[in-house]
Amino acid sequence: MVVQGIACSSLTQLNEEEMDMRRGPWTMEEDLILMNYIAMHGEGRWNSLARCAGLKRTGKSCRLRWLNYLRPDIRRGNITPEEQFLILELHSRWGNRWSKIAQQLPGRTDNEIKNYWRTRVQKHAKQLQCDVHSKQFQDVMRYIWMPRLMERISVASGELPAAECMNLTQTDQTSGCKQCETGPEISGCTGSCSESAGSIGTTSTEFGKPECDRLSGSSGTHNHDVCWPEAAPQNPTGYAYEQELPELDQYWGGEEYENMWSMEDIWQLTQ
DNA sequence: AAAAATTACAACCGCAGAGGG
DNA sequence: ACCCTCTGCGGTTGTAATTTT
Repeated sequence: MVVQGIACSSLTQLNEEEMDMRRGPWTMEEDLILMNYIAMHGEGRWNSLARCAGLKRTGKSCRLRWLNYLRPDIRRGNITPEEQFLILELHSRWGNRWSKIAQQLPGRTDNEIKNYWRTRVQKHAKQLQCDVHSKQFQDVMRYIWMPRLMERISVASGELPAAECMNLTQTDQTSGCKQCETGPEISGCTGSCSESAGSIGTTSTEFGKPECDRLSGSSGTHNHDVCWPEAAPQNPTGYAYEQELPELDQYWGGEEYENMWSMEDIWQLTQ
């Protein structure tokens, strides 16, 4: 984590360099320089790193480029339904704490999650003509989108029904499994430790609360009772899950999803 | 085929907190 | 106690790519 001490530019040189700092998109050459430098000297002390590596970039810029793009453990590609579910759940709990949310999604950056939220979720709130933080929108997420996502997750895994996959903990809402020290990821319902599903559905958000306020009681196991999403009698949105909403064929970005909201729907929601 | 609109995402900015001198 | 630098975070912007008209 520490850049080894290297004789770098003098202060005067530094000031001169600051005058013509590069901005905008990074070139492949800059990326290579940054990667090589970090491979040799480690990351951290970004200002001096930028200087010593000979990059005409601010330390901030180098840090951002590394963390959001060049890091070897960055995960690329579409956000999976599992990840979407987690983002929704964690955001409902923590709000715009993007870095905190990102910590629960290995390989994803706070920037990526933030962008996802802004482009997808806020867009849908806009379609619903309600604020993303409104109770109405929260209910739609909680009682419609998230159950749908869970459905997709369980169908995709071809394993147990979603509800049985949701081994939840209500004891620790911020950390992962105390026993196996995993983070709160959606488990693949493998039968191994899956308390990691994490604090999903915990009391703080009251997500799924009516059905999930109880634990199995067998402390020390990952066997908390969960009865969601199949049973959601308190669904306040006015929709019946199976009848009134189209399938989420392409989860959030699905065509049908895009078309599923109308003024009538909104009216229904407000009732 | 071209223009306009929209989307997705990389990058920047400003602020706040921590730590050292 | 104060100042300065570094770091990290969340908000915002710019723009390339894609889709629609």
